[in-house]
Amino acid sequence: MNTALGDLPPSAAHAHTGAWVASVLRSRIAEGRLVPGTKLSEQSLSETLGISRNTLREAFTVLDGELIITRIPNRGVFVASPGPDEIREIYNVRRILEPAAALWGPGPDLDELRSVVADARDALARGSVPEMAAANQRFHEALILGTGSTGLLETMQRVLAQMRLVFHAMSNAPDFHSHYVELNAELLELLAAGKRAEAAERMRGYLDKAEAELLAQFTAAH
Amino acid sequence: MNTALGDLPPSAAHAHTGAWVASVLRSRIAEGRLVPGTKLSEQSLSETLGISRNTLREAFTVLDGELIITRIPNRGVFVASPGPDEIREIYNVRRILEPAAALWGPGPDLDELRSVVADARDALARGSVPEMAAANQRFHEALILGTGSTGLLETMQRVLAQMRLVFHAMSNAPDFHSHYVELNAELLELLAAGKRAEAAERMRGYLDKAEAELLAQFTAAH
DNA sequence: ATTTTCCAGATTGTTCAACAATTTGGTGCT
DNA sequence: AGCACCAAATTGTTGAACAATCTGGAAAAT
Repeated sequence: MNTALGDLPPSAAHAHTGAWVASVLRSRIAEGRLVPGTKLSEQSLSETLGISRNTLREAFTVLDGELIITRIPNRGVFVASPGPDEIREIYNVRRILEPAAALWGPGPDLDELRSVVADARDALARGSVPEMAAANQRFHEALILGTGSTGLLETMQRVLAQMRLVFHAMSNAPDFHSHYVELNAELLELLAAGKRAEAAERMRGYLDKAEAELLAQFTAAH
Repeated sequence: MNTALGDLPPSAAHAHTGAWVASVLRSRIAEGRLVPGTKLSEQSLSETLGISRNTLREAFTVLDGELIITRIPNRGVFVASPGPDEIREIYNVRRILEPAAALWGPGPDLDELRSVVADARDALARGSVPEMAAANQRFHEALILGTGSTGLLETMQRVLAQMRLVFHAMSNAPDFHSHYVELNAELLELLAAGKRAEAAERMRGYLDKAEAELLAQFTAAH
């Protein structure tokens, strides 16, 4: 039943087994091997992971805090499956965080951004959607990293993790990522030219459009 | 020994005992009854709270995620005691979040803000520092609430909780809060007049100054 | 007297087994 | 079909046990 977990990394660094288990599950969910809505049974999981139910519970508490799983009392935990409300929340966060980082951040690492854009174009040419998605993630991470706040970076990573869940929930949807390769490139140019206000404003526009597209696609997929 | 906990709220709604315990500890820390640096012994705490060590551990995992406590492996958990680095991080977050909310938020609840400012002035007149602090908190919460994002609100509340810890760690410091009553009032006026860009810019200035003051005060207190 | 080594006690990390509380799904009744 | 009800399964919580690690100080060495 639980073949979705596959091989387990050696439990080598088990400083805090609970944290290690959380990271394993986080990876599996990010990769899409654990699909949104999947029930994570305590008994089954603790057996396949070779840990006790109590330790697994600690991992669940962590992931619950990250909004990656949903805990329903006395019913169990499930891989979170974001709906329209969650999508709106995601973009409410991004519409604040990303333009603010562009406008006021001490300065995003332009070299890193250039490298990411190049990778994204490579991936686009090769038609590799996963690599494009990864590059896209790195672009937005680098942007937020420019604020100098590790806390905001974590918030952004949490949001991006939820985005992955959204995409996994509509895997048959058209390709969004290729669309944004060039948009990111434009933003990079504006930032490199020091036109921060314009970058921020355009970013807000992009985010509005992306949210609308996703919501439309979601309701279309019923 | 553990008299700092005082009377316990009835364990009435113990949907998820772990979450209930986390909320109890959260309150005690916010009130300052548990001072930064205090060690939270598992055995002692589980006895006074009337819960098992395992359940207490779940609560610790939650509070660790909120950065309210610090967990040192095999050493125990302690009430977090923010230092200069944490103060800088706090203001890195606030310098992004609050001006962005002022500039782009769908609109903060002006009536709420007015009411908060009035309360703050009342408290100032009465010389009640705790009430001023509370009003100040509500001001910034209302601002972020204007973004429509519950997630950003939670981030803000986490940051404000850390601010409380900073103040508790320097309880003998001069009164910061009275200083900001009128600054908040000015911001409210700018917002009410629709001068968002100016409000955002001034807010960034205030935050810079507040950070510098806090850091100076902190190093002075050695 | 100072430093180092080492050990016993205490505390945390993890597991296990049991029981209470709650949900689920079906069974049979009306 | 609709409904009350019960049995099985799952989660929530506990207590006890043991391993791993840290602490503080006694004993030994310099």
